[in-house]
Amino acid sequence: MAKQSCCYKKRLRRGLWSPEEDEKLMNHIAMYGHGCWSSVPKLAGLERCGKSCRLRWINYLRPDLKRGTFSQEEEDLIIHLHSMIGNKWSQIAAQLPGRTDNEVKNFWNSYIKKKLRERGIDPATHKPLAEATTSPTACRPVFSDAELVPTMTAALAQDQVVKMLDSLKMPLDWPVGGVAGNGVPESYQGQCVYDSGMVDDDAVQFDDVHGLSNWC
DNA sequence: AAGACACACAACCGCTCTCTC
DNA sequence: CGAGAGAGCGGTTGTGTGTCT
Repeated sequence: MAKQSCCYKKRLRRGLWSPEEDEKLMNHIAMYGHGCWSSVPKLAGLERCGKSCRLRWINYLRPDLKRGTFSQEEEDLIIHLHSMIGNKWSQIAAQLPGRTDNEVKNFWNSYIKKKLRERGIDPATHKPLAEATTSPTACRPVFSDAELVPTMTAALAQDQVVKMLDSLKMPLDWPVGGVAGNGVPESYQGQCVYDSGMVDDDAVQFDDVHGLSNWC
């Protein structure tokens, strides 16, 4: 039997939020801040779990949310960051002011994935589809938490990362272990950006496709 | 006009991480 | 140091709406 959620156990409301609920949550946070999320629903007079309130606030009610369609620049940045760090939606969203991880994730799954496939690029690997399907080691983001395949020169990886970080207002969260003087985490020193397929020529090809020449 | 289908987005679920005791 | 609670994250599902037949 499937494990039931906290909302189910506590017989709390689920599903779409009503305007009244939104108002209660907004008023409460405007007056007191969210503090401990688990106590928010009780204090705000909502029959929701704290988790649900947090999600609603972060993804929909926050006043600094941009909303609306993604610009070409945002789209390019998402694609580029995804090629570097993979499905780290919260970190990607952190580079896009006013956007949430959920929004970025949905945009990726519903739009960018399809667009890349139409262009013959595997959205998981950012490589040509034919190559991605024939190479079992091809499906790797640059900085996956698990393992990295060092087949490209470290110099290119460092150069790209340093340029990216220079371009971004907010630095990415590097893994535990510290960052060396060149801006690359110590644990990634000498690692590559892509495996054997993504060398200079391919990088140019990728940029041409996505209009990202300014990044590399 | 109505049913089928596709798409976009909101919300939930389950897991991991972090902090506190 | 281990247990428990809370917060955060990524994957998945559900729902509303637009489009096509």
